[in-house]
Amino acid sequence: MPELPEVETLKVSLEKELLQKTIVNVDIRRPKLRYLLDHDLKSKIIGARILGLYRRAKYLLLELDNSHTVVIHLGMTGRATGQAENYHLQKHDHVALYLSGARKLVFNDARRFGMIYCLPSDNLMQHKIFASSGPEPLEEDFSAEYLLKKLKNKKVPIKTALMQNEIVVGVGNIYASESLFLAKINPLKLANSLSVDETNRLVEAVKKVLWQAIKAGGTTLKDFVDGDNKPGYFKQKLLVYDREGKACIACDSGSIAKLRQAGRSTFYCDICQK
DNA sequence: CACTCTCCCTGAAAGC
DNA sequence: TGCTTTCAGGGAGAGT
Repeated sequence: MPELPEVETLKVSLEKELLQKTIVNVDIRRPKLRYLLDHDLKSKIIGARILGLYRRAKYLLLELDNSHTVVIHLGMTGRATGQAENYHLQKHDHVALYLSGARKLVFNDARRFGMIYCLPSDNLMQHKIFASSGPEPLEEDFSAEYLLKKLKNKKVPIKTALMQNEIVVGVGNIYASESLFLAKINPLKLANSLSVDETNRLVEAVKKVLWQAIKAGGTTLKDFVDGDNKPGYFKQKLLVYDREGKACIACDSGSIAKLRQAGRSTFYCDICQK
């Protein structure tokens, strides 16, 4: 389940594989992922060299030397791995980029929630998939001051607000629960009712959880592997997510509860999180 | 405008 | 054992 730390891990692991390589051919075995791929995707990227590798929110960006950027979102089950040239495509390998140096980048996605775009690099952040995105959680502009202001008119539960991309990008369902637990804030509490102190704690908790997950190479629940096909090691560090009915790690007396908010599972300890 | 719900998709796990 | 049902969730669009 790739969230921000997983995409960041992937980006770093793919740098050696991709930077300065030329895309010599493209194999599209299944053109419909979440959306139908651009009909001219091939012609836009064949022959181009990869100049830079970046991440924005949960999107991986491959900047090409022809003023286009390939934008990849892994959805729920997507993987992007570097393989040898003679690697035989397997089930759910939907797109392969053949690269100079006898390598290929293979995009595999069982559930096809992923997306691949090729967009003009100029004003990329003005494109609709990025235009209304909030700050990166690990950047300085995601601060308590910012968040307090942003939540002032939000009448939704804080858990729901944390997952809205216009407030902050890249905090998915797992890390939203984890962050609120660390900050000792009840996920049902309305976003506009957080105190200054709570907002401070929450911003710190989000940054801490994401940093730790990046350091561990991402969380692997079921599917995530990085560009070298290695799983992440953060799962054993999850404190509340997927621990319904188990003892709370912090207070020992309670057990982790599960509820549904805006169609998503939330895990929390109602003794620790007030 | 603010918010919630539904859909897309496959495979693992639970239920019968 | 084997079939059917449920659940997982990011983001877009429809619905309230």
